Amino acid sequence: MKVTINDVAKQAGVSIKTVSRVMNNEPSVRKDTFDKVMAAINELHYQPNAAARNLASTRSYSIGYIYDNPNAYYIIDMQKGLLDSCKKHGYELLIHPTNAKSPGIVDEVKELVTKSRLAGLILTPPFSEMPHIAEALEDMKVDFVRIVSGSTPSPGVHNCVLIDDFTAAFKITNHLLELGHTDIAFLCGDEEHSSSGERLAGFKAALTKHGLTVNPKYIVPGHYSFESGVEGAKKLMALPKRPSAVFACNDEIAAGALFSARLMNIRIPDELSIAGFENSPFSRQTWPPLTTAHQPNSTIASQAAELLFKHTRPNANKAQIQAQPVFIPELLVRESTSPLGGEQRGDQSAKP
Amino acid sequence: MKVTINDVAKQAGVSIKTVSRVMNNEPSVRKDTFDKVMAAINELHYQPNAAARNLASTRSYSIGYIYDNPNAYYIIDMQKGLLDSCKKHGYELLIHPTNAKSPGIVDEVKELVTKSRLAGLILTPPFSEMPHIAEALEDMKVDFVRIVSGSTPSPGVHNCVLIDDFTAAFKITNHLLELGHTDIAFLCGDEEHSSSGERLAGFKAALTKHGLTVNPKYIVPGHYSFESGVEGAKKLMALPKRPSAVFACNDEIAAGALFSARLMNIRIPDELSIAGFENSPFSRQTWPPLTTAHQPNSTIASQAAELLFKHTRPNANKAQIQAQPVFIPELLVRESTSPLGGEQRGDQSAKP
DNA sequence: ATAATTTTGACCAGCGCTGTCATCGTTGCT
DNA sequence: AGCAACGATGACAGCGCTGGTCAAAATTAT
Repeated sequence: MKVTINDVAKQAGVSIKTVSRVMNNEPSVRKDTFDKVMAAINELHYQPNAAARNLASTRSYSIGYIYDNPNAYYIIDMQKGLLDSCKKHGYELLIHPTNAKSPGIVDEVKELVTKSRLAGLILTPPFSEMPHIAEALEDMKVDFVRIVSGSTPSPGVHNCVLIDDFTAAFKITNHLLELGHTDIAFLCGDEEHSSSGERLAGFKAALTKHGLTVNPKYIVPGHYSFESGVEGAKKLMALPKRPSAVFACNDEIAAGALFSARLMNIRIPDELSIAGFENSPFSRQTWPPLTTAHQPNSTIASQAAELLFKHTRPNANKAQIQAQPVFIPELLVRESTSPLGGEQRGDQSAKP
Repeated sequence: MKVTINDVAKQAGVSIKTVSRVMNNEPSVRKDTFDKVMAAINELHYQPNAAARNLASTRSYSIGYIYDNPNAYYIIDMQKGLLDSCKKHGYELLIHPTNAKSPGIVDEVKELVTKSRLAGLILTPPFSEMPHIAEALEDMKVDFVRIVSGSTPSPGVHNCVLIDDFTAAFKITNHLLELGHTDIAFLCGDEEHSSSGERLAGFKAALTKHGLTVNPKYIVPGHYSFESGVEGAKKLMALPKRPSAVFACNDEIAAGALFSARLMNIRIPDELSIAGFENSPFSRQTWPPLTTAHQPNSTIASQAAELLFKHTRPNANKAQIQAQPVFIPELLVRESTSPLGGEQRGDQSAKP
């Protein structure tokens, strides 16, 4: 039942030390020795004792995930992806919910790292966009991977997973344009989240490319919440010239806008098309279901973890790791958007 | 920065072993020695090293939380509560998302326990209601605490935290009755969740106590989802005699019902009162906000963890631990319910 | 063939804590 | 007072592994 490093050593006909070398990815182990040991490990289903490793080594075998996000669905998805990668590599995941706006947040993170002796950290917004956190972590020489909004890998910065909100927003806007809409409004998310800015930029770029000018009245500041969507839509519908389509910065805002429109007796999508962003379960629970952009959070998370493990691996050549995976959320057309003209024609719907 | 058991021993003027005894709640430590050690522990903010403990002891210091719940908010809240208790007692939390309906679920749980050497497990619905899981765990002599729906502690069964859905549902129904409603409908959740049954029972009991008979047409089977609420409300509103109030088994269903009613141009709460259950963020994002019952998930979770720790504590007298904490979700009146008669009078609203 | 180099193993200490058992101090009793 | 009996405390080994050092063995280069 319990297989120790000793058993593996015997099975492979090598010393304990050599098995340890293999486990820790140390250099100077010959190929065939390595294979022998690996075979023994697999045969016996050896799993190193994390406690012993943590205790003996200066290094640790757990990574942390700090979050402060009102969007529970997002967190759960992230966790799932992180957990998958951790399991695969024999790491543990330490989750740490906290308040990003607390004044002592940097110290809190530092304490978490030292106390739990973390090998690394996964940072999602808003933490991934807080320079002082990154600095503190770099000072402590702790590896971390940030998941951030961005389209082009920045040279020199290697510990990132990028989500190309720009392109995705461009695509959604394009979808709206193709349906014939020209008066399209944009409901912003929180200013301090770069994702909101990126999405807005993608939106503007699409309009410009279509030869349209951006109407500033159609750009409504707000934040990532249902209420903000309700308010935003209210403002838009009070305008002398109403837009025929609304692109909301995320599904919650879109749901709020949808609700608001309903209250004003505006038929969706006949009189107003609405698109969201994220493909949260939310977007399927509205009626009609929201056209949105699918963001594969679990996959993104596990990629981020993989990247982190490459760093934390003892003999990794850190300078070499340059890959910055880029994810482009995918357009998902559902019933909340339809061609301009009021009547529903054609079938642009997709089953959820 | 790093405080070891040694530092505490020195500070308290006792041996390492004695500190260990205090930490492990062993008997045969004199009161004043105990206090001295505790003082030192607090002064130095000593936190035992989980890895070392795991390694040295036959016991382990991590507990598991298995979940399979579509309700992300619920999980996040539970996690928060569990994490709090774990931190307090120096335990680690291992989270394990899985599929409750998978055929190999029992083996999966068993493997999780042995591989991660869990000290105990926290079970929430649906796992807490699966007899074969409880049996397997008992066979393995692993402690676990179940969070289940129920009003009265059952003698003999001690490892439970109860949520008194019955009483809470009774209260909600009562609130509706006090508003003058007599034609009240009930939208059920999933049959296999005992919470749904308990809530229905509470609903019926309240009606009966008020001298009303239960109209079977007003009891609509369904499941815990927005869609189910939409459908349920549709059915109810198609009835020759419409109910004047609807009690939905959870907030999602209620939100669905609300949405559905809106589409049929039924004014809420003037023409129809709607109440939910759970006080999920959901319930505040509808308009009007939902009257509901607040279920303090974080608190429930941390209580469950506390109970578990009492068990896993080495010198606990397991037979003695009989407490079955009972939580009664609290009525939270918001704008989705109003007195029968259509006009809003009085102010029964509460700020969220 | 010999030297230079790489790979491997033997050995030890030690991570921070717990389990065992011996020792010490206290109480109760005759 | 004196001795047993017991409760409280401490000394010590060891959990499974890593990290270091050094020497032996195996390989490669010359």
